[in-house]
Amino acid sequence: MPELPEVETVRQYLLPRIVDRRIVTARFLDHRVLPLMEAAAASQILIGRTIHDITRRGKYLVFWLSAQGMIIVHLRMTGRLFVVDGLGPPAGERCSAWFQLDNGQGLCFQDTRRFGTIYVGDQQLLSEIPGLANLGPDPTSSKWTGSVLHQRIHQRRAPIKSLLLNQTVVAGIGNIYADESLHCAGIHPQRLGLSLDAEECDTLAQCVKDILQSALAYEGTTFRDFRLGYDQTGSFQERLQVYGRTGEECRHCSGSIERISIAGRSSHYCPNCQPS
DNA sequence: GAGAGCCTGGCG
DNA sequence: CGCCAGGCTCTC
Repeated sequence: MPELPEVETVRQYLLPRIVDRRIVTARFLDHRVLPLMEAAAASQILIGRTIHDITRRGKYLVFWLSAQGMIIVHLRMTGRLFVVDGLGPPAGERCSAWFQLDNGQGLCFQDTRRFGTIYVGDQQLLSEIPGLANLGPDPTSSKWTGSVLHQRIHQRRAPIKSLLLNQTVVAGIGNIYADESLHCAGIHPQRLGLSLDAEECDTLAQCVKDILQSALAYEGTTFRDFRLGYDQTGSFQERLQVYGRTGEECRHCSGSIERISIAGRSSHYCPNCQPS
């Protein structure tokens, strides 16, 4: 569900609410959320630690705790994190994990489809989680340029859409912002990586940067049941050019937005603005 | 590369 | 009822 702008919005929501708070207890109510560890062992590590900071790498949230402790969260498709008053999960909210804080509030991890994951340990986690250790450059950083993109895809036969979704190529892009970035750059999603020249890579890298930055400014994209924090929603959905607009008019050329499947993911594009 | 699988829920 | 879903991993 959440891509880089949504995960970053969640980080900015959480930070002032839990920084300097101490974890009193940690409860894992669904064992699937903790793939690498028993709930009791994870709780044991967390009890009594203070949350010093939250950072983000791609779509991962990294909680830095006292005494080298660390929690890493991946929301996958439907994960949510929110802080509420109480000494346990609120009635009516199915929390897969609950972190009781020392101010009478708690942090709930909620996840309808249960794909989300929480890792608990020390700073070794950063290199132990394969998906995290092998992430490509973050498009919000200075390491993301057209020449870096070109160098990473110029020998790849995969469609550019798949390469943008590949987190080892670039971190943080998902299905919505891959489609929006390709439309911005005027590049057909099925173009092979090796077919993009240096100039197209410059354009695409800049589009990725601009789209993500704009989406973050609008606090992400919200539809279906996604919420940032407890009940807040983003508004970038009003600015989507192609995603979810199958059959509608392209805002640039008045052509009709088409939808195809690439590597099992729906892909939306304007055949006129993005010729093959 | 493409497809299945992991899960649950909303929508037509 | 079937289809779809903002992610990722594993197999053919």
